[in-house]
Amino acid sequence: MYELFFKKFRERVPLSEEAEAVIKQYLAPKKIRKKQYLLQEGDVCRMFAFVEKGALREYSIDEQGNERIIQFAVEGWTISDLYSFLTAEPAVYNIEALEDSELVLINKSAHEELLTVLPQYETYIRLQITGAYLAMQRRLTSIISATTEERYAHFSSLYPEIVQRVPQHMIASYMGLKPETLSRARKRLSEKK
Amino acid sequence: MYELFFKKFRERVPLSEEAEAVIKQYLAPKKIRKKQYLLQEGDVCRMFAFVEKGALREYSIDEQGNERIIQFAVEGWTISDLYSFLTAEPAVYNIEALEDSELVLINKSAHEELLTVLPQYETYIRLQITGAYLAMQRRLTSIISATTEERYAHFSSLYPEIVQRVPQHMIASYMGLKPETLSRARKRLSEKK
DNA sequence: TCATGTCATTGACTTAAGTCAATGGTATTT
DNA sequence: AAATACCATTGACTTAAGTCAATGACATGA
Repeated sequence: MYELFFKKFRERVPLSEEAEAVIKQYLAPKKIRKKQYLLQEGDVCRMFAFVEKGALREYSIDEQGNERIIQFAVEGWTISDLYSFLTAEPAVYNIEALEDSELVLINKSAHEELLTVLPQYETYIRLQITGAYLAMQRRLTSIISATTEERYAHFSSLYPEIVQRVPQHMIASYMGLKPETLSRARKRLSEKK
Repeated sequence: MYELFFKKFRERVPLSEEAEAVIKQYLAPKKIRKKQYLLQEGDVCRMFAFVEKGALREYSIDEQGNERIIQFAVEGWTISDLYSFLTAEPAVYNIEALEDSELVLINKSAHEELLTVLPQYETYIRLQITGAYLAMQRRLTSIISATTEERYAHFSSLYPEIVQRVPQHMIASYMGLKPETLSRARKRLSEKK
């Protein structure tokens, strides 16, 4: 159990058998079925979730009732409403399973204890959030400076598995576009080459 | 010296006199004049910089030669090309002083030593990057879901001192807009109320 | 003081994305 | 197998942002 979680952990921070055993005590497995929610807007986000298997999306609803996807997560990724998790304010995001999924949960008290108990865990978290920051910075840069066609081409070369597994209108939502606009951008791309 | 730096540090992590003295050994002060560069595209970013006084901008140049501002930094903020700093790849960003400024620099070896020597420093860095991540997430959300007028109103209420100190066309660049477009959005805002 | 550079605004026009509606395909359910 | 829901595409039209050019206000420096 937790194979992928520890594989990814060790890629960031070396871990003795003993340290791994300590961490295991704080983890909780969870299975969730397609279309079920791990978090709903208004609830406090009490955990973050590592994806061992499956796919999820995190989204908010804007004033006009449009869904805005802010993140996908597939195998090996972590998903949470970090702001709600850290502040215990009500979540503004929903997290929904797009496929039947297997998760590893770390709740708030486990997180806090691990931070004090195990220096490697703090290092892991620091590197994890740093990676997320850099990925989001790339996303922001591409929104601001690239054309829609370039952005889609870039997205599908970076995350081909997401393009395979997720409906196109959700990718449009992630890109901040209407489904029609993404459809036309794809058409122009396919005509070009 | 370093008053604001330690004030901000202590707001995140408590610090004994001794620990403060340790950190001080790794810091380097630097004064930089308006229009001078702290970092130029193509060079490796060898430090990050805390702003004790003054104002700076970080920007890249896209293929069409447009400047794209990705960050401002005023008193109390930190600025760096984090990717270049961590990987030692050439920087894609330029960092330029918008005013005569006083900085506190932490270079790569100082950073790495502090991480191993002082647990509070790792905690500080973790909290710092977490804050930057959450701020960027808010920025991304507002780009994707708000109108230009709402975004500008939000920006100027969040960062009134930047609106005061920075030319308007740079704020347009930060927002991913042309100066003309921001000018017209401001006009519509002022007519409304 | 005059000249130059920087900057914000405005107008006229173009281009990209959104909106609304219709169509047909595919998967899922009963 | 038929009915239903979900999804991607396309067309016609509207709206928002970009482009290009001109103007006037300052500020800075020779």
